[in-house]
Amino acid sequence: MTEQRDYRATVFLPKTDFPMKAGLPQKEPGILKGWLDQDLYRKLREARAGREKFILHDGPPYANGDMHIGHALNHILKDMVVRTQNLLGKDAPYVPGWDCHGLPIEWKVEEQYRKKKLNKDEVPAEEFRAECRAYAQNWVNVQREQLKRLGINGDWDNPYLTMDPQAEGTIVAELLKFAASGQLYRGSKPVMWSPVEKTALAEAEVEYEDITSTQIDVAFELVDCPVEELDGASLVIWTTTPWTIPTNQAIAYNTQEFYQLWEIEDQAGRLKRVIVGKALAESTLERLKPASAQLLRDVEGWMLDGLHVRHPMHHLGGFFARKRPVLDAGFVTMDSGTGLVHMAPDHGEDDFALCKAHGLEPVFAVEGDGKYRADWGWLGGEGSVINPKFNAPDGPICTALREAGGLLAASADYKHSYPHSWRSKAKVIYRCTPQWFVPMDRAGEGGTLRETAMQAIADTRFVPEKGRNRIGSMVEGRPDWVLSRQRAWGVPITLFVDRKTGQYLNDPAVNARIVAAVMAGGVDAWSDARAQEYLGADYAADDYERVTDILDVWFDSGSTHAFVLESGRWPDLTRPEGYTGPLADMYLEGSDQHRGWFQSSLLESCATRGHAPYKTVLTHGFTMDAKGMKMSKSLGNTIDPLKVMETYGADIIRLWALSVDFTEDHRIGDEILKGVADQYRKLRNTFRYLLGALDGFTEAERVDVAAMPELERYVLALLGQLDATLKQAVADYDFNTYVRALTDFCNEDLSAFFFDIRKDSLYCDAATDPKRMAYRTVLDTLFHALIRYAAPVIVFTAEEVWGSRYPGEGSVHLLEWPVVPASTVDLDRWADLRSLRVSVNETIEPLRREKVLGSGLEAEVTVPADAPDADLAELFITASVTRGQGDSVTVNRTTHHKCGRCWRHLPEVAEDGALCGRCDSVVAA
RNA sequence: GGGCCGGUAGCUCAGGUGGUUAGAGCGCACGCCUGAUAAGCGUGAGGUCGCAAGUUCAACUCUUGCUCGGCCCA
Repeated sequence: MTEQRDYRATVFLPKTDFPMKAGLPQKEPGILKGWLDQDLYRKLREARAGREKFILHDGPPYANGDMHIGHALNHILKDMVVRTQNLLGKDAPYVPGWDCHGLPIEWKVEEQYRKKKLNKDEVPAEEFRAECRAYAQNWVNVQREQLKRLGINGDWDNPYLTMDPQAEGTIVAELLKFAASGQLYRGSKPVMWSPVEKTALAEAEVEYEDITSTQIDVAFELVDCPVEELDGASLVIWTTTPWTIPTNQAIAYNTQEFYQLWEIEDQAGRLKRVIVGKALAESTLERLKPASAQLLRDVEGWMLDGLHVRHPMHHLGGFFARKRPVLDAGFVTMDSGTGLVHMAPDHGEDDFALCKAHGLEPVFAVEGDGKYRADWGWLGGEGSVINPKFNAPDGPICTALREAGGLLAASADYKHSYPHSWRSKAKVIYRCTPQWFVPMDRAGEGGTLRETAMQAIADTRFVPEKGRNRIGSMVEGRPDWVLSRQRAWGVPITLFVDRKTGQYLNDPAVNARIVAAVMAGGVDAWSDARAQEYLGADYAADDYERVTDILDVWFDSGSTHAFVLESGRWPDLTRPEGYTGPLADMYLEGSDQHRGWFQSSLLESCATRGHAPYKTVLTHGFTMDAKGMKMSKSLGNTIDPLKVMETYGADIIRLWALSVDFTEDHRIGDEILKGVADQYRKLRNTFRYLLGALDGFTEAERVDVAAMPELERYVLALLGQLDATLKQAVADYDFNTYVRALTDFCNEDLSAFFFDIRKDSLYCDAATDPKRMAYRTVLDTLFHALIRYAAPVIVFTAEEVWGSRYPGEGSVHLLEWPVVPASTVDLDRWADLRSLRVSVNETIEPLRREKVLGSGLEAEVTVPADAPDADLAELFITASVTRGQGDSVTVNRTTHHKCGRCWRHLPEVAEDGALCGRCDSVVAA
């Protein structure tokens, strides 16, 4: 046997410096710095100047706290949309923004005050707002760096902030449009109110604690009752807030329920007829403790219809002398109490709504400090209403009721959960206060706001489609928009209300002065000191009340389209002249924003412009933990995107976000991330192979498609299919299909098929061999297509790959969608070939296990006679393939010797280690 | 409690208008290769399609109930 020569040096192995191991956490920051240093975002804008616009308007995240997984997902999706649109050649700018006003920031600043033993109320409002502003700005800066790190490409140096004076001025201008068109009114509604802090509270500022209250049963005597048997009897109500009795205006019952008329004898021997719910009669009588009780008759709910009662304190006259209607209400149940509920529209949401529907308005008897106003007919100047003694069985309310004969029972022993202020820990109450509203159903030029909004919803594309139904049913049923908040950190409701008429001033000249002042000086410009300046010579400041409420922050964000897309401050976002219709192509947020930003923007734009501000609304679901449970700090199951970037890299989170079905809730966890990282490695290796195999490739090597072997033309046809699939996925915003199609192609069609088959040609054919040149031509085509497809997804890696092949030649992210050369082959025939290939592998496998052979190159294969005509040995990577008689596939070990260079077993090889004809000539040359 | 949405292999996802043994990739197991090498190739094992009724000749696909989970609201 001749000496075994090592032909390794004569084989053209892939050559590249591109490392297999990514080391993304270390590498990405450097790539990012490169982009920022060369101002890649600006370069892209210049490259796409004049092209068709695609404007995704960023929904502003709240400038409070670190980026979390929801922000990461949201911004990756936005980045994917923007990048794919840019890839398609459109001019798709991205201006990020932040929502800066609002309660949570106020809280944080107050918290800082408390630590310094300062009281918010003792600090001038302007100073307080300045601190809020600084606080928000700080978090804007933090989040901006975190989002940059995710690889989000945007105009980071020029974001929009809702606290920008120009934004504040625009918001004021938008509000005044509502005022000018009469789409504002001052009404009232019950809000959570803290008498201790003398302020309205948001739901989030309230916590529930168990307390013991006084419960009382009160008799309201029926008057002028047409049913003789009932006339003079009393409806019994039960309440745990005795202080609300002085503002009672009605009694609620349920017409579907059953009641009873009882005659009871009190301890003093007086007889009284009372009506209570049938199911609650027993428990009620236990409280009333009558000396005796006798059931007189059943009373069906409908029999109470249209009746009236009088207040126990009716002898006080005035408000108390009015008859109280008995009203049917579905919310009355037989769960507790008496089945009859006393209604004080000032102090309950149900009460307010029911009374309003029957023309009973709140009376505002309880003032901000919890005391009855001095002129109130009963208990004027007394309180506070949250004082237990005030409500006690021996307190002023119960005493008066008892003396009037209306108190049936009172005991300070009812334990229940009751709302308290989070800060003062004091009890809170519901209290009606004046608020500013936008009417949903006021007839305007183009119909009501609700109608306009419903039409706009019909005109909008929703991705996924189910979003239309979601926002539609909300808009259809929502109440009027409450715009006002009694807060400090926000945009003021810049209205002057005529003290005599109660009407707000609507003078264009005044409005213009206000807007100009806020544009210049921000929200601080709305002050008493400058009131006369705005009112000008025509009005006297003394005649007007300057509204001091601020706007619901949803109005701020609902107006961003005006500030960001219309102001001209971001030229990239300016539509060409003559453009009409929605200024944003897309709004993209989580599904919670159907009630939030999508809706506030819709209402704002419909009320001021008559249509939606967007053409398409894309929503995503929420990210759950590995088990599908919501993440929470208390459960300790949160995944921090910042940590994921530290351990896996931003490209891994991006690949994760674009792999899951974002239209629904989806999961993240260690196992999932590991899977994504595996997927990433496969992709990375595909590029690494392409780089290595294309080493030294030049234009001179390029071969025309027509001159290529059929395998090459087949792969180009597959690439064409992939291209179409990806384009459709982009049009559908179907990113998990996009990523899956891309990775499946790399794994199945390239790595396991094309690359494997052509390994022999690449390694062993002469550099000038037409087959090898054709292969490398296709590899080059694949490289240019795949790197572009991958660029919006794994943005850092794509840049690294591109830089490895074309160092110093600019960013991959400036490139446009590839043009894939047309190639038509008989795809059905190739499908047959590939399924035959599977059969061959299945047949080889048992022989491998029996150690008959190892490499497929040792296999001599017999295939059915009707197998498609092709170089089957090459396609199956076997020693030889012959056509047999039957329809089965059989395999034997080859008897041919193995070429020392290409390792193929061929008849011409004299002995193991000798050369085949091809290799002999290549080595000789 | 109400409205809306969802529950297909270990993981991520496919499965028009109901119709043969429910698919893919990854992972996993086993094997091959050792000239993409902390890579590449092959084969294989994994699913009572959340649960239970119902409609139907036939349901992952339709209906109802339940359950688990999510968003919004109360």
